[in-house]
Amino acid sequence: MARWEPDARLRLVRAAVELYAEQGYEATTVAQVAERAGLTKATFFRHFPDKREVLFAGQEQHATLLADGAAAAPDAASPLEAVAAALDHTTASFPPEQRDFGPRLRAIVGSTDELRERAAFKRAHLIAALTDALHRRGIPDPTATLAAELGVEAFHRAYDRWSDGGGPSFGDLARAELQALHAAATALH
Amino acid sequence: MARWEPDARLRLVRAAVELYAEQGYEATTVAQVAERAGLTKATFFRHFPDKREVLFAGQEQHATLLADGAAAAPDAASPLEAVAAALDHTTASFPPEQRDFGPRLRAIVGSTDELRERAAFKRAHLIAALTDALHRRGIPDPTATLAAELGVEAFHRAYDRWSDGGGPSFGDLARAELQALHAAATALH
DNA sequence: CTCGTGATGAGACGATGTCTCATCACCGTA
DNA sequence: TACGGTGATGAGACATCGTCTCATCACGAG
Repeated sequence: MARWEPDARLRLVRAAVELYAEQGYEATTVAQVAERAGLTKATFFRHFPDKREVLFAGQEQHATLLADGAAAAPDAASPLEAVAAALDHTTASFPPEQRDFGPRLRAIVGSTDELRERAAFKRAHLIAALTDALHRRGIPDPTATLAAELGVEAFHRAYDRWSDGGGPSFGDLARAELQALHAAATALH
Repeated sequence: MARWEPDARLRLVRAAVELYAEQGYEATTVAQVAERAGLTKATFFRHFPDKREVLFAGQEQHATLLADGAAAAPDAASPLEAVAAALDHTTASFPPEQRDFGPRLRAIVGSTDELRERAAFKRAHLIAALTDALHRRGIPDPTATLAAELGVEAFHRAYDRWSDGGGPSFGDLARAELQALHAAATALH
């Protein structure tokens, strides 16, 4: 047994999701979240920089996975192929047993501008990380930025569809979304 | 003469830009901004919902202008032509005498995640407004979203170039950026 | 057993943002 | 002129956020 009850961080995330869903994000204080997790306000802020981040911290690794996946693509891969490789590389983060987490989080985040704002920031962070990885492959702007935006758009669309239905795996959905977006992009006029 | 010193809102914006630039955004309190504007903290929050918005409130009309411009495009206009019309419709907001405002704002916003976050939110708002206007034209997804993202990307790139150099007008730059982005998008593979 | 380490608790603190009540200048109307 | 309505502002209390410092306590190494 550990010195203290283990998984303090995970307990805080669970308590936050529960309380934000039960009584609303704004009506919930950090002290309440900490209390439900059996901790105090000070400890909450040791694990998360602010009240919002407790819902988004898990998405940090997505940026790393996308960048690593793009970097690991074959040298001969085109920009879009590198983006596809980046999406593939995140598939392991979406096991079937976590499908119900997405909609719950989406309902909370969508309830307040304060959280939508953080979501937009995280999205921009993903695009920046992927763009940077493509730059390292020698892909110039604006091609790198466009490919990255397409990839992150596909990522989110795939995540939404994966969360909702019980159908294809995340990897299959992401690939399909990227292809659909690419087709629509080349058909733009 | 008005009842009180006029232009309280504008005075607050000016005071905020000055102080945020002089001593940093985080080191500046709302009370300081209000004091420099000859007002009090309470009045600051009557004009702006929070400490950040004083830097971004002026961008609210851009969303309206983009949406109106897209809506006013000819019925026969393609998605990208509607986006071009939307960009054209914002040109009047960028008179030559305001060119120096952009870089100053950019330096402040770029200095803190808190402000970058708001900027990302505003960008998402622009995309959403433009996407919605394209939907009203009967353009389906994902074409509408892609065209809107391209348009907003062109908008920001044009604004950056317009702020920096003393060259072409904003309208010319926006048109050129949109064309360049479209060319890169159709060449994606 | 003792000491170091690291997570946590306790609580003070400044700042943000909200709220209520008072003030005060102007305006319309009698 | 007098009077009441209106709307922007001032004053200040208030809850909460987020930071900081110091104390506590469990464990592991020596």
